[in-house]
Order: sequence, then C-alpha cells, then structure tokens
Amino acid sequence: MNHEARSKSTTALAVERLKDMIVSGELSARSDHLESELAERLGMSRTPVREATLVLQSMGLLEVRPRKGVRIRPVTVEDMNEVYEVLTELESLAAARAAGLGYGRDDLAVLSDTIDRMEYALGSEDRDAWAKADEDFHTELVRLGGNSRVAEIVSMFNDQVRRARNTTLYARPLPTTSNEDHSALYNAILSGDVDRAHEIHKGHRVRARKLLTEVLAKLGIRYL
Amino acid sequence: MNHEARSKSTTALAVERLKDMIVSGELSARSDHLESELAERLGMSRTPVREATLVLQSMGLLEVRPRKGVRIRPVTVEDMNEVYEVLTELESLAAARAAGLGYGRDDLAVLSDTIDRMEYALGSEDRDAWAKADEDFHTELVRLGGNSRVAEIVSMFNDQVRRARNTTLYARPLPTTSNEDHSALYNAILSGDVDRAHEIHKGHRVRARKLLTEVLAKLGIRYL
DNA sequence: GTATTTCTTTACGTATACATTAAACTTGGC
DNA sequence: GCCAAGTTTAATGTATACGTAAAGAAATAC
Repeated sequence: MNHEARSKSTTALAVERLKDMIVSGELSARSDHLESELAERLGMSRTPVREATLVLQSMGLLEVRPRKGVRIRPVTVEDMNEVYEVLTELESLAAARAAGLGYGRDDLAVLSDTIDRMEYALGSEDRDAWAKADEDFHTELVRLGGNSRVAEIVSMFNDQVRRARNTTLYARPLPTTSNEDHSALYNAILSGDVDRAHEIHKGHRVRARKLLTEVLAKLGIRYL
Repeated sequence: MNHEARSKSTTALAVERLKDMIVSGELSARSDHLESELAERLGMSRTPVREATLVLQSMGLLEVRPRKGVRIRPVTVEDMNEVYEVLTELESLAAARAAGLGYGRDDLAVLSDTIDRMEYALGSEDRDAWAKADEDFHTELVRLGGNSRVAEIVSMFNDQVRRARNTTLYARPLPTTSNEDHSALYNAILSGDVDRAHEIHKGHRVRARKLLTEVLAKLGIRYL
C-alpha cells in the first residue's frame, strides 16, 4: 500500500516540474532549452519531456521551436493586457452567475475564508500570503460560477501571468482597497444581486489591471 | 522543390486528420479507440498519434483514458450552454473592442463579405454555405477585436460544438433574422459605437443560443 | 575580404522495443 | 453457483534507436 499520492506518470511529473520551473523563474523567460537538456535535468528520457512540452505549449507557457529548443514564453505588457481583458470578462460573468445560483452562507464559506485570509495578510503585511489567498479567492469565485470552461481558462491564464504577478508583488502598494471590493462582491452574491456582482467584480478587475500596468510602466518593464 | 504545401510533420497531420474525423462524425461521440487502432487507420506509428491525442485532449475534443482508449467527447446540452456562455462574452467583447479601434471600410471588407455571403446563402437556401459564412464572420470578428487569446478560445470552442451545429443545421428554421444583427453590428463597428456593438452582438448570441437549445429540446437530443 | 558551396554536426521526428500495470480470465475454494 | 485469488493478456508509458534535415563551420572561388 502506498501512503504517498499514487505514483503519477512521468509525463505528468514532467508537466508539473517544468511548470514550476517556469513559474519560479528557474527557467527564465526567453531562454531556449533542448529536449535532451530538459530530459537530463529531470532525469528522464526525451519522450515524456516532449509530451510535456506539447501540453505546456497548449497552456501558453512555452513555444516549441524545432531545432532551437523550446522557448520559455516571455509575458509582454501586451500579453498581460490580453490576459487581463479575458479574465475581467470571464470572472465577472462567473460572479454574476454565482449570484444567480442562490448560494447560502455555507456554500460561500470557502470564499469567505479567502477574504478573511487576505484581510489578515494585509494586517501583517504578508504579501505572499495575500497573493495566495487572492488567487484562491479568484479560483473559488469561478468555481462558484458553475461553468467549468470558464474555470479552466481562468486557471490557465493565471498560470501564464503568475510569474509576472510574483515579480510585481513587492514593487507595488499593498492592495488595501481591494478587500472592500471582495466583501462587497461576497454580499452581492449572497443577496443574489446578479448585476451588482457583475459590476463590482468588473470594476475590481479593471482597477487591478490599471494598477499593474502602472507598476510595470514605472519599473520600465517590457516583459517578464 | 515542392509545389505542394510544405510537408507537415506526421504529428500535425494526425491532429488534422483526427480532428476532421471527429468533427465529421467518422469517429462518433462516446466511442473509444486504441492508440494502435488509430495509428493503423492513419498509417503511422503510435508516437505521432499519441502526441496528437494529447493536443486534441487539450482542445477538449477527446479524453485520454488509459487502457480504455481515447474517448471521443460527446457534447452534452450542458456543454453547449457552457461553450455558448463563454462565446457570448468573448465575442461581445471582441465586437466592442473592434468598434473602438477606428476601423474603416477597407478594414472591414472581409467582415462585410461574410455578411454578403450569408445573405446570398439565405436567398438560395444553401445552409452549408450559410454555416461556412457564419463561421467566417465570427472568426473575422474576433480577429478584428485584436485580442489573440480571445480569438484562440473562440476557435477552440467552435471546434468543440461544430459537430453539434452541423447536426442541427438542417433541423432548424433558416436564420433569416440574424442577418439584420450582422448588418447592425457592422454599422456599429464602422461608426465606432462601442456600447452598441457590444449590445447588438450579445443579443445576437443570446438569441442564437436560445434557438439552438430549443431545437435540441424539440429533437429530444441530450448529447451530440 | 566576402560570398558561395559543401561538409559536418546535431537536434528533432518517428519508429520500434521494452517495461509496467490495469483489466480480464481462469481456477479453486466455499 | 458464487466469490476470491492468482495468472494471463494486452494497452499504455517510457526508453532507445535511427533517419532526416536544419544550422553552422569550413573551405574554396572570386
């Protein structure tokens, strides 16, 4: 009997490890890597690495460029705008749908918890904890929205910009105002106010995006 | 010198062929297929087939189920609702953005052409031509929207529901009213009316979805 | 010195071989 | 007759082998 998680396929492991390496910056943006190099680094043959790169390519994290190695995709300011535009629409949709589904306090317990965690993290100025809670908040929100495709896209796009977000996390003001948005959204969902939920979250996202682009501009960052 | 299209990789070919087979129904929904079976049918080894199935899985067209063969994903009514919900949001966004980009008549020539083709197809009651033109219209619209990620998602989701759409194409009234929407949208984009473009297309999509679900309900279809 | 061509290298694409393991079948106990 | 344990089967997961073609290096012509 295996007390650990059941042994995953090597390919799945490669996807996981490579994703981590990309998000953490261990594989830096715009760097090229041969399949054989990655295979050696991961201690496996080229086959699972190849399969993993295909998957990661479809997730938008890298580009397979024959004979030049896979290139870790940089996230340009333009990319950020595209991603945030989609996230704004789809999350707002999810918020509205969630409000329309008649959730009660129990159903929203997880969401409420993420809000509390953000608040607490803000108090102790723990940016990492705040970022984690914020991501959980968004994940739970789209889950509540009940459209699995929306949830998938949001998850994928979050992966794409996570590195960028990490970079800016310590270079921006603490998002003290955003928690008001979160609470307001929670209330809108609980009270079933579809339009208000949509409105609040859309505004929240638009402001977050503006803040981010300003920070990037101030830092003179073109890509991450 | 090769006068044909430059020889594609076997994997790319497998993706293409399998996609065609799925969309055309040659591989029917809910059917299972072993890698070796598909490899033989396509006259290639398992390797490119495997890679293709990974890609098609990420496109949502099939599911890789170890030791049971890949399963061609059925499209349930629920799936259709999810997909159409996302398409509604993202295409409306694209319409609004397109309207905001100050396109002139020349820029909108392709869009205009697809509208003409739909009108003509309606006159001659050529449903296939209409469907093709309609799809081109939507593709061009999101291209004009200028957000490549939106365009990608829309393309992927269209693939997912194309089989369903083909099935209902001859079981529904000819969409005679929809062309008014298209013209109105064209004018809104040309005149730069962002809000109206959004509004028109959203309404258009909502009506199209309603029509489709009604047809499916009437036919008693649960999945396609 | 530069440009062109040939040669060499090498990374990838594909096929094949092999190991693994889930599922199916068989057999024996009850 | 039914269930469980063990065995067999076969499809996948992974590694490896090999041919091909692209990128780069070298050599030669100018």
